[in-house]
Amino acid sequence: MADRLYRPVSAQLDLPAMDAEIIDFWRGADIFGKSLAATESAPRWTFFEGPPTANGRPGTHHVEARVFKDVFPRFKTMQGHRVDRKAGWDCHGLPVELAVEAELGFTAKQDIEAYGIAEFNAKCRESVRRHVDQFEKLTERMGYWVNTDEAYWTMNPAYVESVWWSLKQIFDKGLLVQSHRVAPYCPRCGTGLSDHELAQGYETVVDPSVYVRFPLTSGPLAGNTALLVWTTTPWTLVSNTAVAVHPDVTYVVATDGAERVVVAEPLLGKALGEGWAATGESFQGAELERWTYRRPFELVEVPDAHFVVLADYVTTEDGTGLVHQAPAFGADDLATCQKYGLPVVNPVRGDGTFEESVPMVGGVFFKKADEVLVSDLRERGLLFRHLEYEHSYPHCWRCHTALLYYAQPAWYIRTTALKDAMMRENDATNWFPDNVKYGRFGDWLNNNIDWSLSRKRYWGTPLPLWVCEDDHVTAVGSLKELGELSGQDVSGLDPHRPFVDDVTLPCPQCSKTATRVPEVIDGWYDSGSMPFAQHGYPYAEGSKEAFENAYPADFIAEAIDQTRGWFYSLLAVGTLVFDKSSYKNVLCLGHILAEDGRKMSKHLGNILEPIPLMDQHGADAVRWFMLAGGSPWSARRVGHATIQEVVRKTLLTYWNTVSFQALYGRTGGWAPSSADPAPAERPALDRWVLSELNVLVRDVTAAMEEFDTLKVGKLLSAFVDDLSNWYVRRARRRFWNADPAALATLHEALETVTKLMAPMVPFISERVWQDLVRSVDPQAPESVHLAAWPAVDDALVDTALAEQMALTRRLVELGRATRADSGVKTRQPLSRALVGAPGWGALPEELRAQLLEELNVVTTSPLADAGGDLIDYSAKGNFRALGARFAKRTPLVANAIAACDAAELAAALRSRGSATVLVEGEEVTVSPEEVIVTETPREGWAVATAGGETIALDLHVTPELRRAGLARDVVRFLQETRKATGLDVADRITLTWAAVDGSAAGAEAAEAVREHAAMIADEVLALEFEEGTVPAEQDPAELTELRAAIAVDADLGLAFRIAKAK
RNA sequence: GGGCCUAUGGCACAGUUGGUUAGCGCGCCGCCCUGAUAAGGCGGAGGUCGGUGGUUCAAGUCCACCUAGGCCCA
Repeated sequence: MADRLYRPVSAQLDLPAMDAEIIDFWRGADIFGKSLAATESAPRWTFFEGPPTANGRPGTHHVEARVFKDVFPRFKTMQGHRVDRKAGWDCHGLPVELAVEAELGFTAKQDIEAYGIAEFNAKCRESVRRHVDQFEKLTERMGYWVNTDEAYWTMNPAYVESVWWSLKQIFDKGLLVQSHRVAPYCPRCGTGLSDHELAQGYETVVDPSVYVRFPLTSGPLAGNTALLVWTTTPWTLVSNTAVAVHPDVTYVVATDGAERVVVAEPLLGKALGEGWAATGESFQGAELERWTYRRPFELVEVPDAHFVVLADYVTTEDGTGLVHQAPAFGADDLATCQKYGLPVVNPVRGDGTFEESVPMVGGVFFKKADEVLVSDLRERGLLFRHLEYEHSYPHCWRCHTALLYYAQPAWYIRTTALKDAMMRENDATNWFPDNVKYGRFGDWLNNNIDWSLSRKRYWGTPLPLWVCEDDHVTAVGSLKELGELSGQDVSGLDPHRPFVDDVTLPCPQCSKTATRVPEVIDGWYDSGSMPFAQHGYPYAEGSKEAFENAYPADFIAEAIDQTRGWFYSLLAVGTLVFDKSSYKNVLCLGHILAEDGRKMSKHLGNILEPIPLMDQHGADAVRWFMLAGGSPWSARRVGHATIQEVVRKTLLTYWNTVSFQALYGRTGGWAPSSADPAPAERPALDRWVLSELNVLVRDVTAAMEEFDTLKVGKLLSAFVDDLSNWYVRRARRRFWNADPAALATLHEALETVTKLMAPMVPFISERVWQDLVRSVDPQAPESVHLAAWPAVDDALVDTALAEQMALTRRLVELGRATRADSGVKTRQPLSRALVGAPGWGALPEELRAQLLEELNVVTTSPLADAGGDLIDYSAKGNFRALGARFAKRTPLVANAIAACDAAELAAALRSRGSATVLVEGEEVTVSPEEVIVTETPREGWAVATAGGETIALDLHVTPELRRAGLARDVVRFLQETRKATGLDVADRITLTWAAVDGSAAGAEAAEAVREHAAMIADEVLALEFEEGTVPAEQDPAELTELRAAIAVDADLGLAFRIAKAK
């Protein structure tokens, strides 16, 4: 008896309750802390936590990314790396403001100003704290090991200062500049709208659609031809700056006999209608570049403008293919005109009316100006056509006023200047899946636009720029610097609005008073700064070292929607500040959808809350689903049924195998020791398991290195399935006898699998580690998560054995199919199986024995022994093998093989190891691998065949065999009775049996029992086994007391009384 | 409008470098097995591998176009 025993492991398992115990254990023993301490000086593997936006409750989709952020750091830690895991919270930004606005019942920015920015921001801060609490609960519940105690918060002063530092770097490089930004704007509310507000307010309206003549004043058509320009916003013609054409579209001159206009060729008919014909003059769009024209209105100054520009976004679907450009009122227009150095002229004031100084429309609301402008064009003969145009146009979601796309001053980071560097950094990045690299992400970089950094909002990192009345800009990189410049003590200042707004400083260039610009910055810049700002770099103590040791990251992970979000901001900020991207490997996940295949939303009522989900199924099941329930790169649907399946198919199979091992280990008083036979001394079945185990270690490790958790999951569950449903099934009897080889083999397999499973399912693997490993090994680490990742033992890998076992299992499968077809149940022994399969001859006796036992057959022999006359042969080509050699002629060779005499071919292959077939008159030699020969007996046998392998069963049941079958029926019946009586698997019994009077079956069965008494007694652990008198009944209380039972099997015609032995 | 992703039996998903019976799980029907198991096995019903065309001796797999859904952006 070993000193130590496994802990008892019940076959039943309450996963959520287990989770709670394990969380307590980890917390109490500080296992996470110990895993970090143990790797203190180990080589680093750097992970960056992408901070979730703390603007709402965490959802099930948050579990997804967080599982992946957990599994690889755990894996790398077990491999002996130091993996710091600093949590982070994204605190700033419009979503937080909107949530607070909703809470306070605000509808406009004026409400915030009236409420007070300081008070409003305090509310935002409070909202963030509340949501972070919920994220922390989720984090612990799901087993995500991340250091929340030392989390970085993007709103903390040290973080903000670090962001300021980086902005100053960028400013000093001349890459932080003021420019114009076209954004949707509500003139009534006097505020810009965010994209998401914009999406809520589209309405269908009827606008004028006007075609206007712009007479050409230079180029080959000057003086006799006009550009025909289309617009649906006549009021913007006042500030017309240019006309855009597509460089690759063909433009033609058309005439009605009286005048000549230029239109895009594809639109000639649609735009001009009847009576117009092409003159034959045609130009590529690119040829039109810089032709000048006379503008429609001379109401405002637009210096150095009014010529044709080229733009790829021009389409030939509507209008004329010549697009009027007013850069103040369109993002495309602005981008295009800026390329040509054209000015931005905006005569419309913030309230939506034209400036008083503008003739004709001064003081008129922009929409109202259309009418007067159009009639003026008509009077001057410039209006070509005037139609009505129905389209969808954005309106303010609050007041339904038509929005204006309006250029306002804004601060930009000139990322376009770094495009090459960013693309270079992306080239050096590994994307999983790979297609994002040059697909979605690469395209985005390739079409990079400057980063619009500033936001006219309240709750964000204040843009650290101070401007004096002469427009001298001073960038401030820290509070300390601000103190020095302003001459005030601001060391304790909260670096948020409105406090920093109050600090003014004498302009270092002209000494006039400089005040901070009113904007805060885009929240994406905050999160993109986390590699250095999380440490308070470069000011905080130790931050330089912390940052330099952990840049760039080896690994980050988020869902696909972050391509233009965090994945980009990290790359951009890293490249801007350090000329190096901040990550080497990036895992890009698909989205988690509701069971109906749609995004989870309150509106649709299809939300699955994460914590209740885990409280129902256990965190491991949810984790496994995220990691291996379908491809992580694709969108996946999550539902109770799918997760329940993970529990049943994967977790419980594993658990029950553990429970089995614990049961028989304890029953036999066994614990692993040096007394166990060495692997080489163990039976083939054991050596097979150990071989498969080491292959598993190799494959799982490789898949983890590739971030392919789907593959890891498939490998692990396939192995556990093999272990449970083949190894344990076949070795079961050895466990009953506490065979050390079997127990040691299963122990080793389970211990290693438990380590391999630990990163994926940290809870159940920890439970198993405690019950099955730590209980018997005082040297074992305190937690599976402190254990080393398993190494492959190549000496135990036996490829030949693996192939032979695979053959054995295929034949078993065929044998079962044969049994099912023939109707002879497996419990009835049969005398003989004939096997025809390549490799059968080389199969070791041990494996043949497995086949016989599994199929309950007495002997086996090669099919060929049945005699050549009794066997049919068929042959066909193995395309995969033939294809490599014959390529184009493959089908010909295959046909030749099919056409020849299969018996002769088989004989030749068997005796000489090759055969020849005639292909187009030419003799071709083929090898056994190239031909699939199937042998089948002619008659009198039950046969199954697949893939060139055949098994045939002799169905003739002799009286002896029949009695042996009956004896097994008796065993089966008694085992059921034992179980029903509540006996333990190791309890010994006493047994009395009798044939039921007058039963015809009973006589034969009785004979069978007498003949096989020793075998039956042994099987059912009967110490006494006698034929006698079985009473018809007995007092139930007495039976219970004695742990006894009386049972009658009417089919067998036998009665039994069993009782637990004293 | 652009880019990317997805499309395989009722449902949810695999499918290696193209190779000839297209798998697995859930569900359904029948049978078998059981000394750990909420299990396991065998057989059956159920598939134009979204559509069209192409490359190839050979396409679920490669290419082009189209359709539908999703994501991101205009």
